[in-house]
Amino acid sequence: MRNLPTTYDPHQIEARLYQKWEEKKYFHAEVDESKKPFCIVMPPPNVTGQLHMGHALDNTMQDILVRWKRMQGYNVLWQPGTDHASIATEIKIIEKLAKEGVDKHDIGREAFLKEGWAWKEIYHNRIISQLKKMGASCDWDRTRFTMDEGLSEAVQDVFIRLYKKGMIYRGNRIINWCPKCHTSISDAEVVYKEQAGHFWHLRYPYADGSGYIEVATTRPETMLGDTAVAVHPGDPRYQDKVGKMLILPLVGREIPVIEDAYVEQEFGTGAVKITPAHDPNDFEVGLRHNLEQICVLTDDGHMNELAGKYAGMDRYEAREAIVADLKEQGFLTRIEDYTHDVGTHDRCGSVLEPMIKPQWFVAMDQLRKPAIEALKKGDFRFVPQRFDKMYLNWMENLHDWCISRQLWWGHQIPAYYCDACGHIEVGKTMPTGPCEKCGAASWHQDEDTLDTWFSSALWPFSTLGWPEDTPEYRYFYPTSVLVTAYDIITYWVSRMVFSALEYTGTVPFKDVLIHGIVRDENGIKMSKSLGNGIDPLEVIDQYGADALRLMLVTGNAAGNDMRFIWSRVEASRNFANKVWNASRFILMNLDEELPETMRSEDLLAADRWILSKVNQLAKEVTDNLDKYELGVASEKITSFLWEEFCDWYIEMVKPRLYGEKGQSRTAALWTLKTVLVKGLQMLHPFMPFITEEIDSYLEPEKDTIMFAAWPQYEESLHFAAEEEEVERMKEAIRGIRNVRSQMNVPPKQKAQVIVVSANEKVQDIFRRGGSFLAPLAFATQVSVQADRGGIPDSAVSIPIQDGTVFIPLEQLVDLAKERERLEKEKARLEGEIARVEKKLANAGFVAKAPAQVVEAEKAKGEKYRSLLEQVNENLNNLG
RNA sequence: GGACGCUUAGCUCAGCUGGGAGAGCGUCUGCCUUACAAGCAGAGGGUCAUAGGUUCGAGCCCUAUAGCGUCCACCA
Repeated sequence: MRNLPTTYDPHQIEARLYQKWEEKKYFHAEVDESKKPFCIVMPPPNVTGQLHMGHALDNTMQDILVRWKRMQGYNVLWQPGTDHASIATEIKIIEKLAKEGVDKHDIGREAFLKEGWAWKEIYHNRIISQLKKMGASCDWDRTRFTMDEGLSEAVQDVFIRLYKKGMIYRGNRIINWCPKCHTSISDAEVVYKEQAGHFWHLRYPYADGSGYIEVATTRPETMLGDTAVAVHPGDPRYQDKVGKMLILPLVGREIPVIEDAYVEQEFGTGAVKITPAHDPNDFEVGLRHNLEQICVLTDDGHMNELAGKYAGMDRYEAREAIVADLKEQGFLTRIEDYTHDVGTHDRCGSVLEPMIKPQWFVAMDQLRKPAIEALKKGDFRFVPQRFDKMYLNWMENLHDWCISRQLWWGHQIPAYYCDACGHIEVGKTMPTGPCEKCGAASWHQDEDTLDTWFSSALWPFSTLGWPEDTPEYRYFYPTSVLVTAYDIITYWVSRMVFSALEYTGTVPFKDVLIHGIVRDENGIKMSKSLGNGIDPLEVIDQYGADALRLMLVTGNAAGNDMRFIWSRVEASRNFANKVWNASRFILMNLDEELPETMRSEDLLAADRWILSKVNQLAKEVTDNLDKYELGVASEKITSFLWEEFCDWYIEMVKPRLYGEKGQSRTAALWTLKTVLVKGLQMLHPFMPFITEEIDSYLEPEKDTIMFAAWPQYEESLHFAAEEEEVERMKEAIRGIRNVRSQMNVPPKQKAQVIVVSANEKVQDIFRRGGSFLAPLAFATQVSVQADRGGIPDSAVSIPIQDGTVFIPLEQLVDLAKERERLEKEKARLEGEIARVEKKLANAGFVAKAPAQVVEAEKAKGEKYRSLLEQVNENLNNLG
């Protein structure tokens, strides 16, 4: 029989096995109507760089689910791919070009896109190779990219479809403008940051010379674009002023005082300057009152020609100059310190400017309703459920979605303008005929591209071939689970839902498993700028992918953030090593042919005990996985293998292995192998490499453990009596070890004899377990008898239920100390008994608690009374 | 301003539909026992944030409070 090397080296194993899996196409899924489908689409990583710890967590969770379902016999497709990430990637490419001294406008759109594809090639491949290193069992043959031909077609299709339904429109509305990136962005991409600023109180004189009205602003430079001052309707302070004209300082333009309910009477002076072109609220007010929209800023955040003497200044420079001038001319009454939230761009951090621009929008009114209903009806669900609120809150408050971006890297909008009259045609290709409005025949395509989320919203079905009615789409869609972090629910999950409902008529997935963010050891979010990120590959290099995977998943609850702690990776690595060595030990002893199956009558109690335990484990772990409790599941598997299997069962069985060949030895070997294989199978989704490697030695006849049938609970493998027996033995052994440790008896000084005195039943148990009781209790010999005959009164006693274990250690033991120990034990037991009796005397408890709880309590009472009896007897014998 | 989450052992965190508080790491004591010192055996350590309530019974359910954190929001 081959055996494992003496040291566990993940490196050479992982690379080799992954290559094998890939070559054998184990991850590849084909439509097969005879099997049940299970499909996960991978949240496509951005091709902006490399994977971080969050991706490692996300993909580990997916891989666990996918491998588990594969073993359960599902036809599993894990659909991988990457996202072009329009603006994020465009920024990267611009940065790269800048290093080469090149501006994107110098090389033009076509050359820039070439750069983009070259970039994509590098990073896409790097990401895929990282995923492979983590052990991800994706169907790489189906790898997609959001700007693939097929996916681009899906994007066009959707755009055209929505446009025709009037749900996509082009409008001149106020949007968030990034003066650095020179593009519009959606509301979702705005990050509000608190900033220390000022509140400038200005007074605007009435045109008739009858004094001033005072307004306050945080952005004084926008006053150049003011077209009104608004007060709350019916505000007594201003009632007689409404309708009067004001002279806008520095500019000299006359603007009216108007009434609008948007103004909060109590806030500030109750009068607000209105700048429709540079504030979203003012924009709305402007529409209501038909105000002029005066844009005073350029696209790069400077003052434009309408800003008079300030034209050409940077917005902040202009702010200072304007404040200085206002002050000098007596229009500035006071300056207050004021911290307020400023909208910044999530990608570049620049302070955004609201601007009025012609942009494309998706009208949300019709889309949002079904998306809200779908969750409420239970067509899909979040795990954990609390994320419902995040989703619903966002959906309910959603504004129309600005989808056009003034970028090059992305899907160019399939809209064409008549060169002559500007008439818009939307379609897959440039119109060839004359314009229906003016008859001219030359066209140009819209320069803008689409928001990156517009295409990722289609990901669950576009990757499966939609809008074509492909077999994959019909079979695998809607997908089973989506696994993602909570910070992406609004950006992505919600948009997939409303998109899927609108285009495919169904939810895109049934369950959304949400996880948290991986933070650093100090609980701080990992980020590039802080330099506190940990590269998953570095961890894999040091400890192996299996250790990383196990660490990421163990002891974590869905939706909660976690910290990355090196000592936890080490602990996982140690576990891997434990499993490795236990397997090595078993293989080392596997020197005989084992039968396929064994009858339980031919097994010993210990064998049946561990078989029963692993059987129970299968039930619990399956149940946990069904509920997406990955952390609980992994904890149960690891503690079973380490504690029950390694620390107890293997130790119990050693005497039988070292003894004569025969049925007992065969039974032990058979049980060792059987239980280990089941354990490895359950561990496989979590630690695919080490389990596959070990299994290839244990079951060389099998190609892989990947498709082994997931262990299932079987009633015939439930051995209640043996479980109880072995637990009694374990308790006795723990008691003996404990006492020896307290008595400072080193294992070297083995007690010659351990005597068990007990009733018939217990004698029987200990006789049968005799082979392992002695070594585990560090004894050389164990005898079992009905009475205390021949046991010196001074022997150390360990009470067990219905009996006592004696260690004759007279020369070693201080009698007074032993008495003290027993008295302490007696007191403890009496306390327990009192507690149980009190509980059982409580009529409410007995009447209302479930019968089994009451029974369990009674059993405990009996046990304690039996133990107390033993203690008392031993105390008496001490004299 | 809303909403949500967290507060459990020295540290980091689990704890399922309410039924005598758990893990890993760290600490202490023994052990190189022929699978594993990345190990083995044992020990110590918690009025489960606070105050009420529901219940026979609360870490878990309800209410309030405090501290920390996150998300959302147009208060100029």
